[in-house]
Amino acid sequence: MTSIKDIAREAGVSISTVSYALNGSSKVTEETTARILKIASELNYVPHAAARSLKRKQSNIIGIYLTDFSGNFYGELLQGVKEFLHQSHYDLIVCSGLHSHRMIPERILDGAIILDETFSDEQLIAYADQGHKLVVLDRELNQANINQVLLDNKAGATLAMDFLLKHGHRKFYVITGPKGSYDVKQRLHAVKQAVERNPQLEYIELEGDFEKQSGEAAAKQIIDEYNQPVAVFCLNDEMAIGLYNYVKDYSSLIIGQHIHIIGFDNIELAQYVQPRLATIDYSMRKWGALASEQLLKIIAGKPVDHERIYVSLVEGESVTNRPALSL
Amino acid sequence: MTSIKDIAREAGVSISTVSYALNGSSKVTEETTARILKIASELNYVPHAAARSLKRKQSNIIGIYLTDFSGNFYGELLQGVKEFLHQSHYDLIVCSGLHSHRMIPERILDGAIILDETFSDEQLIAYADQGHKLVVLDRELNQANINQVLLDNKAGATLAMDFLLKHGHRKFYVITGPKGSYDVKQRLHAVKQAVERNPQLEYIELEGDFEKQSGEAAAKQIIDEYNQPVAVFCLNDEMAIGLYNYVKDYSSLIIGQHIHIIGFDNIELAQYVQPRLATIDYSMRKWGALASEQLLKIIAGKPVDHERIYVSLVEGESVTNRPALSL
DNA sequence: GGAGCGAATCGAAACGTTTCTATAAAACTG
DNA sequence: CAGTTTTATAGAAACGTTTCGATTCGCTCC
Repeated sequence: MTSIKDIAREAGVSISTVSYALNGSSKVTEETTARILKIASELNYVPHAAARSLKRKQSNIIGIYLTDFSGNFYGELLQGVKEFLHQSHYDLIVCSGLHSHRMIPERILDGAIILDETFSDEQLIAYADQGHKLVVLDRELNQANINQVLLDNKAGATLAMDFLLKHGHRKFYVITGPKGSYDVKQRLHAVKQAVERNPQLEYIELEGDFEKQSGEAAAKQIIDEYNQPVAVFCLNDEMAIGLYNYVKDYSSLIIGQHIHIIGFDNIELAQYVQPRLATIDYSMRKWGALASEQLLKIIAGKPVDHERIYVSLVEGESVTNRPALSL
Repeated sequence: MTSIKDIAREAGVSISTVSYALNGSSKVTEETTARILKIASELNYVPHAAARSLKRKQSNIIGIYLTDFSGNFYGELLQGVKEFLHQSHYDLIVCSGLHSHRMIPERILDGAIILDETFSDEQLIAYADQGHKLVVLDRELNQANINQVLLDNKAGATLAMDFLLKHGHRKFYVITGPKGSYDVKQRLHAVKQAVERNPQLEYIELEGDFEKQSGEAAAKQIIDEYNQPVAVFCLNDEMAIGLYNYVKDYSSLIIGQHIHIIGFDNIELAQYVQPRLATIDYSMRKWGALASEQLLKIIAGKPVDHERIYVSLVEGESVTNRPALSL
């Protein structure tokens, strides 16, 4: 592996001269620079990242942490981040798994975007206190040195509730997500507020975990208890799909007729299932872009505001008017 | 940021002693070790990755390169890699983008898994020659120091052709993928062989790029030319979905009746579209696990064989018997 | 009780860069 | 042309580790 030293020897100059030349400093003559560059390329020289970041105290790498890679959920988000970062001199890497948390304190990353419940709030605050640059997407920390780009979960859940109401639904289930999740809390909160505003509303909470399979489990219970048309608000689309699967495979109930379903996230699949899943949409791409923009600002030491991503309703035939008379 | 030096000062020992203690060397007394460990944790010490890998000449990070993050294609693969690597002391990061190629020669990674057409064969061979550890998933390099885990593309395409044949289809389209792609070449080759074996077969090649949108473009042409039931072999599912969308939205032709479609990959969506897409399945998870296993072996300097991933047919109602009489 | 030994610890070099300061030569001054 | 400034290059320290080869110390042994 060739180093700056080899180039220096070959060119008959000192290593400092080589370093200056490689970094395009005007201190070195054009000829010398040219000669050094030529030799460097002949020797296939590539700087050693570790050595460089040891000295420079930065790596030019930023990381994004996701709970897991599966699901079709993250593609757009990553695309947004990647596109934004492309204009900068930062490289993006995607990290997942408890193990890889280490890259933050070990200073492999110049900054990180966190959408990963496996970090605890305390952990993140501690990292930030030690000077690591973070943007969080899945929690509200209100910590001076951490930035956050949040989804307008409340608005989304409210849209969903209004949509159910508008179609005459009064009795409904909510399939929740991971207990600790900020998004879940926010969405649930909005549901409760809607119920307070409309006392004729009545709902049952079923515990889910944002995975398809927990939608299936909920479906089982809903079918067991079924005696009249009901609505279901799934706190994410993935579980709604699970619900679809189970209802279709193990019951004669019809979605959009006996069971009315609305989800959250507008994942790609939502438009392919039959009937089209009603859901809440937001631009994941924009979310990613905004998050990376914030992160770069933080790294550069600029002041930033907390941002919020707006949401909208996507109508779907999975929710229709409830027949005036039930049973 | 606290370093080994701070600990040494605090503990009143030399930095070498601290280093030994932190690395659990038996050279240091248990008491001293305990004292040092305590101080280290009080000071929130975390080793500086760059310094360490500079000295150790390894980073304990392995990377996987993907052409892009979008699409639902990679989730399972990544899961497989992640699961396998979890037992090791290596961390996984996902990289994408021309820019991030640099991490290989810059020695940020101890090894890489490549499923990314944006690398050229020459580039990869050059890297391998310089001693970087690589496993490639999307090409056949037959280079002593690069390993590969390949899909049995030919078997897959042959299965698909047989399936069409069995249902009486004689005239069909093939929607191809990116020109340079190894997978595409292999799949196309198998198609040609099938045609040679069955001279009554006849096909038209349409160029695609593995993206949904190119399936739509192909659909347009197929519909324009339509005069009797045809079959279409899409070289991946993503394009098949595009084909579905266009046919449903802009024609009155029925999939599985006028247009018979088979794909490749068995992505999650394939089971949700109506009618279910016939396709070729293989275990992405296993692919990922095998690739990482190979990579770790290479890194450890052990000999490895090239492996192959087997495929199977998934029947779907997107292909049915061709009516005996056409038009 | 000094030689020899093993155990615990230390000092220093090294990894590959960057960058500050020093030095020598060249280019200006008046 | 002696004195000063500028320019090109060299030397060396530093970044935070690891690790090799000392050094010190308390023992045992004859």
